[in-house]
Amino acid sequence: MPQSKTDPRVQRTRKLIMDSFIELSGKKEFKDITVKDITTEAMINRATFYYHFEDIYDLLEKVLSEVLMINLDVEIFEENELNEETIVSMFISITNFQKSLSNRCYRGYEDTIARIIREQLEVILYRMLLKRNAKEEDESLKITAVMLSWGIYGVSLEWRRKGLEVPEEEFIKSAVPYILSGIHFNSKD
Amino acid sequence: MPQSKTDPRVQRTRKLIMDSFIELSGKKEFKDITVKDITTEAMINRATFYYHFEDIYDLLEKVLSEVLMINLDVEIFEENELNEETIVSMFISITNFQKSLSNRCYRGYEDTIARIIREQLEVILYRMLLKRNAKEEDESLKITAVMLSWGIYGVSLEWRRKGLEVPEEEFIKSAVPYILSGIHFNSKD
DNA sequence: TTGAATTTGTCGTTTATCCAACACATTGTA
DNA sequence: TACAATGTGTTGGATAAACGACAAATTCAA
Repeated sequence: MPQSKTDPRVQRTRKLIMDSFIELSGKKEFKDITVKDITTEAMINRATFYYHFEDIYDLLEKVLSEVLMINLDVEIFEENELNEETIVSMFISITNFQKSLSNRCYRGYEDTIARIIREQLEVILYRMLLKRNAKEEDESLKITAVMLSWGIYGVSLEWRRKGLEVPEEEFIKSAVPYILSGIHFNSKD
Repeated sequence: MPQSKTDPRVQRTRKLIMDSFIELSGKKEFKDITVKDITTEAMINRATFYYHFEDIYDLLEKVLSEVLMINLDVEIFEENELNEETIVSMFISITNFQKSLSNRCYRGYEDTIARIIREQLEVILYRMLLKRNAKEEDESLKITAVMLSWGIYGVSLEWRRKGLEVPEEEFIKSAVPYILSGIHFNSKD
């Protein structure tokens, strides 16, 4: 799904902006980063920024989505079934993503980040569910995906709240049976 | 002399092209590198290449000039006098440059490279001579610069011909007295 | 609070880059 | 040789990016 007929100028500029933002995020808090900072670092015109992003919050969303996508994408949902192994690996990707963010400074934007993670999860889970039972009516699978995404995300929050002590793998595994039984109930096989 | 009001798009594109060319030069012989190769690597349109360079030979010249400039420029002629120390350091820059090129594959273009080196040398030497005796008539200094540039370049060739065995420093030092006496003869002080 | 300074979004114009297409030259192969 | 494939250099029209300017919003010190 390469959607790769986007204008190369657009690809370049988007990358410049996003990379600069990520770079700056390592040095400053998000609230102290201005659009000017980003465009200066990226060596592009400030007006061009607004050609690609609504505002700095829009950029934040897209950058985080993309980074999270990179953590999650290829290995997992492209070829694999939705089973204990993939759920565990998905969960670990999420906690890794959260750990990588905690080095950076997004204080006050935890809810934004939470929404991004959950939305991405929902998309991925829905696709995996679709592959599992293509005959199923869509609505039911969508709702299942919503529920699962909230559930898995919630577990990751709980894991953080416990102080990151229990190994991720162990933590999520205790929830897997319930998750899978729900899916199987919903499934044909 | 930053001439830095060039369009940022131009700066970016030139850098992309030049860097890609340098990258490719490390893998292929110059004669096997096509414009398409370069623009593909640089992710720019082929037509854009011709907006900046006449052809691939023009690119070769500009890349080599720039790389050589980086080797020579700042430390030497910006602040310093033309004396034994600066001549030695200039000579070493040149031999270093030639050594760095010998890793790459420009077989059949040695004359182009020679011309580039000598031309750059001439420019730099002329500037240094100008600083030394600002009152002198220009033409005489220009000719001196031409002669010196050929001379120094010739010594670097000779040094290569001897198999790169004698230390550069020692090699050029034996020529320095003659060079400086010529300059002093020409100079007021 | 006031007012200066900075930041934000937007707009119109100009310029650089993209793209597809072209004729022509060069290379490679049967 | 011939003929296909590949590379070169150029063109015209479409589009993204640069730039300067602007009003409005926000930040911050007095």
